Amino acid sequence: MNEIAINSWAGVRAELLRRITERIWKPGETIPGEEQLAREFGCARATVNRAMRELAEAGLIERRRRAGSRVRVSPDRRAVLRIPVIRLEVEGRGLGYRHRLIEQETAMAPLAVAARLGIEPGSRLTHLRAVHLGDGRPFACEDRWLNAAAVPDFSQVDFNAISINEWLVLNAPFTEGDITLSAAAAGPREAECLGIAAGAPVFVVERTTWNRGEPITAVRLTYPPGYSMTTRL
Amino acid sequence: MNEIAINSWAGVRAELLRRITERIWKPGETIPGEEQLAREFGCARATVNRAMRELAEAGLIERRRRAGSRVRVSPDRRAVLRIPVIRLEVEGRGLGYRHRLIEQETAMAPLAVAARLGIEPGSRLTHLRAVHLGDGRPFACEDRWLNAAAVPDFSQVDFNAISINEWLVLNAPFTEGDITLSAAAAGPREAECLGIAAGAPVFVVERTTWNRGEPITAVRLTYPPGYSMTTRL
DNA sequence: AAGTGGTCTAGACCACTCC
DNA sequence: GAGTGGTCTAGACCACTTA
Repeated sequence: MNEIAINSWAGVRAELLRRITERIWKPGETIPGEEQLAREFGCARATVNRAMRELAEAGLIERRRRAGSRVRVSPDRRAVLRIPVIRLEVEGRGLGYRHRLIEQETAMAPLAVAARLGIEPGSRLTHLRAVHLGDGRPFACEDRWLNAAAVPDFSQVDFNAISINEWLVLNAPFTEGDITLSAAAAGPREAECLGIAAGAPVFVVERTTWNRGEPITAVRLTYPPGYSMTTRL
Repeated sequence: MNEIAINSWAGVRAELLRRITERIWKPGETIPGEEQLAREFGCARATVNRAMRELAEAGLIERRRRAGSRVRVSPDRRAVLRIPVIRLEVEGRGLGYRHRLIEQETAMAPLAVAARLGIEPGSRLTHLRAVHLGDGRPFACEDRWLNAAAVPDFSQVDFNAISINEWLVLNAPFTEGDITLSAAAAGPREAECLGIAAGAPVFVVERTTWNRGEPITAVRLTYPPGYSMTTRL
């Protein structure tokens, strides 16, 4: 048996979820307090707290001290996106992984990149371009600006042996980051890199990371038509 | 002062995170057990447990009974996407919201839609098409297949007054769902709906939802060039 | 001022796995 | 079998917010 006891936190969560989805507690309504629910379910308040905290994190209820917990009017659900290393993403699809470094140079950061990283326009950064291959076919195109000064041992690495993507994940930790998803028309270099027609629709993932406020890297990953990211809601 | 005490769960998490990002505990290494850390930080084991559970949810460590906790070799970080009602998404950008129903009919579900929902090919569903406007300009194009039988009161609703999107959020709860993000070339109908050229790159969000196994709806939302989703990492 | 959620504790038992 | 994390409890105090 893999039954979930009703007085376990998962059981309480399931029952609260049922009351919300079946409109026993309607959107906007206040739901009973933790203490009252603990009495009802015959469990400790901490158990109810754990269940309600998870529902709040999932966007289903709103909690405020003194005011109590309410069913959210607009659920505003949250989905968790997993951001793997590209090699694992490729291998996870059953493809053999390879990558190829196209270009490595030191250059002035474009305005948009400087703005994203929050650095002086005109700063010199390392610029890298590479393509990730799945079974020999282009899987993603990588265009990266890197603050090499913030990454020790960087100059000694051979990015033909390990991908920049993976090396940085292992060697350039970050404390803050943001990620933007969008669609765009493939630029000429991206099109060439991916082996598609210029102007074809590509899926774009832009990631920017800092380590305790110090800018690390800004990367644009471009995926050819047919690529998609899926997650549970 | 908004200091976080080191023996609070947030303080413990911050300190563990520091040891991971500064490579004091290297990728792949086993880190001390909860009991030992509790002694070190002078707090209860439950407090350490809460901190480590959050790090595990963020993808930074792996936990296994008996084997202990390890720093993940490939962080595999997770980002949380918020999925708001489109009206709120539009208004959140400071635009005035309107929507327009383009088409409503009963028709046989296309094969792809039937497959996504897990229903018999050829089943008859309600098909709706609408456009969401921000300050009068197309913001998103909605193409939805709906299992009207699963949604009571559906036939009495005037979707010129409230958008399908919002009405369903309020009236058609679901227990499971998935969401797929991709880029595509605008089809002729989408292009017309969004007022862009056919073939232009569009950002596509496809959502499918069930309520305790019963299919509810499959929707394809298409956003014109320039749209993006952003989140913290 | 008072009531709610947020957190912490010390202890306990259980479930899972690795040895 | 033994050691780790997973969960639960009963109680306590605190922080925040709103009445």
